[in-house]
Amino acid sequence: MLKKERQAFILHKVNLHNRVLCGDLSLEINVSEDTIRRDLQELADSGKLIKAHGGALSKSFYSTFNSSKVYSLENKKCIAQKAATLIKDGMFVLTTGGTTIIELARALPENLHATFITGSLPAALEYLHHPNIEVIIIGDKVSKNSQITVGGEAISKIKQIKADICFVGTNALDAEHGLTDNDWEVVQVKKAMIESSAKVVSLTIGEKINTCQRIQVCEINAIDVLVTELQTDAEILQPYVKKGLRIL
Amino acid sequence: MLKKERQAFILHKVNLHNRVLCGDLSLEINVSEDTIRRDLQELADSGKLIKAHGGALSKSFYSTFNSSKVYSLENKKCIAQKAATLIKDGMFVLTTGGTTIIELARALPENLHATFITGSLPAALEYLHHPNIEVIIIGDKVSKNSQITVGGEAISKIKQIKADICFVGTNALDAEHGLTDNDWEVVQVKKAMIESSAKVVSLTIGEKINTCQRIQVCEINAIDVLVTELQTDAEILQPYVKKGLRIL
DNA sequence: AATAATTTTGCAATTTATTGCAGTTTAATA
DNA sequence: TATTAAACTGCAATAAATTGCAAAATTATT
Repeated sequence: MLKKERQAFILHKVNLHNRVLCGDLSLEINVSEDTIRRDLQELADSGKLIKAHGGALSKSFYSTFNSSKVYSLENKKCIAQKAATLIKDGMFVLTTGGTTIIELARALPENLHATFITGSLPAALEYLHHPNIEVIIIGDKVSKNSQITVGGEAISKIKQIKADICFVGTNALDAEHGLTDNDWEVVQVKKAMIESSAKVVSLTIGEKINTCQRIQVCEINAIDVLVTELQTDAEILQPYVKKGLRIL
Repeated sequence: MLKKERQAFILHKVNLHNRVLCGDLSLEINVSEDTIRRDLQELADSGKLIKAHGGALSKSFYSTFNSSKVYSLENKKCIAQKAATLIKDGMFVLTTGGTTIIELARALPENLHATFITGSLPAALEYLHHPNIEVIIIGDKVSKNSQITVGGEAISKIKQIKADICFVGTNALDAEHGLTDNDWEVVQVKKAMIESSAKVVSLTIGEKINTCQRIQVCEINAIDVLVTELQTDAEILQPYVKKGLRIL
């Protein structure tokens, strides 16, 4: 087998499986690992793949997992656009925090007249940019990780509210385990918000669907609307349709 | 699993769920926690995530606010430095909003252990950057102009507090008319804060001394300490010394 | 086709990387 | 302050990379 053939083969392999190991290739092509290593080095030098200790990774694999400041921003913008259509003039809207909620804040139409209630400091600042939106912030201790208010004061205040709609930034969603999260205090706040709202909307990027975290926020049927960047008829969403959720 | 592959996986996970734990990752990837820790350390060193005790946080949460075009920034920094010396470990500190307060927040020493209570969203976000400072935000309607909470709820909450010290960002100060401001709602909040504090500190750039606005916050003798960027023996400050204020 | 020139390959010896473990130090939390 | 969990340190075992070199293969040249 010629050197060029071999390298083409390796490249094909790495693009197919996202990853190759020196040992495997050596066995498969029947050349020494040294040769494979040299090939990988050359391919890496000409930018066709990413060399790693023990093998190599495909370029596309590596870049998709390693880029962008806000993760999956485009998807979140798409979700925000869809979610914004659910808000009507005069509504009282409860929202949690998180980057998807920030995108929602930015996607709100200029002429929307509504009241937004949140414990998220960054979200509140975004809402303030809209001239016709009244912003209420829930007071209490502010959590360093999530930049939202948490604690008994916050929860009792939320319980006094009867909101029209609640937007929950979702950490993990699973048809069986429902909505789950990993911060106990944040979960308490989310629970209270869900209880205080006539309608609950979960904003979830496709990747988080069918994933699970430690602490449950609510059962799946407590959610009324599920907003994702996916098509409404996507296969992965069907279990949620069956459970009675509206998909947007 | 290759090292780079593993790190890409971790990065993906942390971006997806905002937070990961060493233990979870160790189980999931089936390597020792030491290895996970080393990975997190490397990823943190290259700025891809924030390392924390026991795990890591997504970078998108620790986003800093830009301090562009703040008027008289150097003077405000000077004031902030002086004012920060008044805060001791264990204190309960009430603060208003405004750019000088933001500078104070940035000037706080790393090792200060204290509780900061404020209605200002931008100030609260700054306080959050300090690991040993607990942040309490006063809840209520948020004023669009000032980005602080205003209203009856806020004021009644403030009145329940007995703080050690209160830092008031000052709009106008005059020996005769005292501390004055031009936003009725903001004034109500400042009044409440001053009443609830054992000691009141006014942060005032020299330019605002001997100026006056429409609405009075308090008489001049309600203020204990006046912090400016000027020398303590400056001519313009002498009327305030006579009134019994301590100058810093 | 034969041969010289060049490149490629495999091998051995050495160096460097990666990983897990045990013991200690440090930090978080009650 | 005591208790616990996590971080750090040094170390050893293993795996991988590097290097120099000689043999083999390929290409170029006559």
